[in-house]
Amino acid sequence: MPGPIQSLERAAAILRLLAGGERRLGLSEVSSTLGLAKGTAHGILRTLQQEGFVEQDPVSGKYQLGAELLRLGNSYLDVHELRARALVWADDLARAGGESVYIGVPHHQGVLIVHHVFRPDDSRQVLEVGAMQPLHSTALGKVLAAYDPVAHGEALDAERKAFTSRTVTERADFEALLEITKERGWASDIEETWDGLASVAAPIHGRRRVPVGAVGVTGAIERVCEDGHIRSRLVAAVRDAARSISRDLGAGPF
Amino acid sequence: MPGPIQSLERAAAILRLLAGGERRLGLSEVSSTLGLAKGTAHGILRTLQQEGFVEQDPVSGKYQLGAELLRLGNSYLDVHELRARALVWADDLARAGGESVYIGVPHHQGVLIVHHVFRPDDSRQVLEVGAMQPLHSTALGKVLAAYDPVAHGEALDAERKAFTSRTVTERADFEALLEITKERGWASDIEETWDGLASVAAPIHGRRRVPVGAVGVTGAIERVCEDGHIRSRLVAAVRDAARSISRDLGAGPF
DNA sequence: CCATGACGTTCTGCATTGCCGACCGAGGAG
DNA sequence: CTCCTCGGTCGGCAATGCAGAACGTCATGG
Repeated sequence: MPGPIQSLERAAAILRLLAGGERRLGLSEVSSTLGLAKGTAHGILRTLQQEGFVEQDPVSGKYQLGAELLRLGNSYLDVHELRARALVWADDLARAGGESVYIGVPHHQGVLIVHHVFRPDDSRQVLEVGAMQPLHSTALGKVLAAYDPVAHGEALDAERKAFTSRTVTERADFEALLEITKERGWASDIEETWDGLASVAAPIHGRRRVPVGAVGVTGAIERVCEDGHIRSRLVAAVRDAARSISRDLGAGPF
Repeated sequence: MPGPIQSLERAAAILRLLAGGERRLGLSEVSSTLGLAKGTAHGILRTLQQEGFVEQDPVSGKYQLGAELLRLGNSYLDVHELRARALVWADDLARAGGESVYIGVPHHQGVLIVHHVFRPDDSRQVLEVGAMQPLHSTALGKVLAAYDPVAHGEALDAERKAFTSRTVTERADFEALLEITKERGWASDIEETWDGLASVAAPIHGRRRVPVGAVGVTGAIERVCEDGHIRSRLVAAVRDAARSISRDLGAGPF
């Protein structure tokens, strides 16, 4: 494979840097962090700004991400086949289960949420489409780590941070967990990522049965669990939804 | 201003092209549309793919936008000050008015929706964050066109497409409309963009009173209107919310 | 069944392009 | 007032990425 384009790689690095830092970043911070000459970084930033990918605060001169990224990210969702097919099933699942529904795809050593249906009551909830979840502690992540070879390797190699006292961090324990997940066909997360929250997820398969994503339900542990286990009704609902979406995507029934 | 970086401009053009076309695009389509040599377009696409900005369908070889854009677009929202400050006010407005609330900023001859609160009932609604609305026919757009100098010029110069029979397309009529908007401090859209839907919007000002966005409410004409006019209760609620957000952003009270 | 075209991809030499480091003016802190 | 740091600019050099042709592959159709 011939060489990638240097300026593009650098531009992408700058965008990621801006996305990572919570606050706005100055030109010098950018150039020193990435080891670029100031002039070089400035040229890239100026072009990105012209294209709407970054914006500059007029008073401080500092840079942040631009609106065009939001527009393009939205367009990505429009083309996304998995999401399109899953819309109606996710809605039904939220209604039937009475809890929030998430659909995620593997991305960059994590799970990228591409769809989110609010719990069907009128409580305040923030939309999490575009957010990332860890592979090793969430139900969506574990399902993907169990079925997707790439995510599998990433989850094993990465550092498994303990978010709560129940997070599984040991490699052997985690591998066993993935084994179980694969055997029974679904994964759970009972207060392994957030205190008080539990979730269930099942894999979505595309054509030729490659895993393309996962669908899951998340809610307060009191509602989702019973005797320390996920309510079986919910597990069945999630697995049904996953199967339906997979069928829509053209996965064989075998 | 020294020259912008060619490869970045081209990459941005490719991304926009991919965002525009509904379906996936082949390499040849991309290169011929933009007048690039195939090899050149391929190099850019390969790099963009490596960085996660585009994805390639393994079977057809065609390209589409990538997941990284969704992640970055989401990060944009995190940093967005207007949106952060507006969250709670938008929620209150939706509750008080009983209708969907939208917050938009001027972008690329249109309004980019940066926040959207669903109507507080459990009907099916699709999230429209990241979507674009026209400047000349929507309440949000007219407010921005009236207050923001850049949007003003864009709205006057652009072609004003008639979406319904009530859309204002004549330049003189439109200018008069903006005049009224500026005088009374809010704009409406009664079936000028979508049949059966009406909306009201008011401007949000930042420091030094520059207009930075607009907040509006949209709903079925039967609920939002009365005797062919927007219900005054709703107008007051929207203007109150806009004032509150502006105050949060540091706009002077003068 | 082979010719044909279209496609995505690779290669290579050339010169355009964008990189670098030094240089400016402005603002802020001491 | 001076010094330091900031964002921004400039110009020369060569590395970089570009253009165009060539390749392998697939689907098509004669």
